[in-house]
Amino acid sequence: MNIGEAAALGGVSAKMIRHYETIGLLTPAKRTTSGYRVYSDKDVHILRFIKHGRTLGFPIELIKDLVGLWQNQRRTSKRVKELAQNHLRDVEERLRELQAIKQALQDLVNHCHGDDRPDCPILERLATNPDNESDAAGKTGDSKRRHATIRSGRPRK
Amino acid sequence: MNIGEAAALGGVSAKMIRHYETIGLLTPAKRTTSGYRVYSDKDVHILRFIKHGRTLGFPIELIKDLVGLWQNQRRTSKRVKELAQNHLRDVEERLRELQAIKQALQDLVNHCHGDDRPDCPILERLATNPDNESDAAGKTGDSKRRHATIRSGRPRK
DNA sequence: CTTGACCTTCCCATCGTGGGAAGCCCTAGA
DNA sequence: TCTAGGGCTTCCCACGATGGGAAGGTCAAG
Repeated sequence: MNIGEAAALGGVSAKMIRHYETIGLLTPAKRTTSGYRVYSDKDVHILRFIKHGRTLGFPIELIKDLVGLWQNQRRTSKRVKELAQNHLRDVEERLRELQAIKQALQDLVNHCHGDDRPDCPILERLATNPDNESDAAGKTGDSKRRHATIRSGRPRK
Repeated sequence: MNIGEAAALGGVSAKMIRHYETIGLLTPAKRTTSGYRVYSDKDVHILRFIKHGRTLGFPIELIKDLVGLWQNQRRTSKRVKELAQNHLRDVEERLRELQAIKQALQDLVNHCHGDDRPDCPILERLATNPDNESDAAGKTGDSKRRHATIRSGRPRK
């Protein structure tokens, strides 16, 4: 089948399939003489695996590892569990951070009248509070987050 | 003062100050004859405001609005509260999504022995589950998330 | 006057995804 | 058989917020 069909069956976009190929998450697909990529049911299976991993928030690099383990009969479930647990810890940390933010925002919102006058505790606090210079997300201690941005979520469905 | 000092006092990097200027979050700073940017205490105040907003996860575009309202004496606190509430809802949605992911991951991890054998429920589920094709994060219904990625967090401190 | 710390601009990388252009390929219908 | 339109190819750009680093100008202390 062509890339479009594989994409539809795998639940990912054709664009992403090509991308996964270039970054080495997928091995380069066979091509027809005219250059079209050709996929099998097995490939679709892998795509679904990847999709599922993404849905659970695994970064591509981890998914690469997971796929490797999946296809390696000599793997140990210990190794797989480790990867999942590491990711889980990551998720939990982000949860803590977001929860701290949510709390702070709720406090702000609760203190604002929200009327037609200009007085606004929200702005006042944003302006004054040099804030707990420490960490809005609580004591993460070390927290050498390699590449974190605020906007986030999940892949669109 | 120069950009370095302003950055230190404002709690942001010099790099970011320049960036904020190019994207219009900050009005272009005055320059010395040699081209160095010059900042005042007022500018530092604004930087702290921005920093605080970022710490609370406000995206730059929203901070732009907040700064505008902050410096507009004819603002209404209602408007400010609206912005904060919108952001809060965003945060809450991401929290829900992350919590769903966390739950799913915990389930996976709990079912894996984590021993030296290759049998692994984690891999099996990732492989089979075409999964709740719907939405790992629960019924968001519409959910036209404009630009959401999985990896996330807060700005490093 | 030299040295080193600071400043300038410019480009690249991250992470995962989408958009779109330019151009080739393939097939169904006239 | 020709043609239209949809699918495919590659390539580049964008997002958001931030950091890294190069190449080069500036400034103040020694």
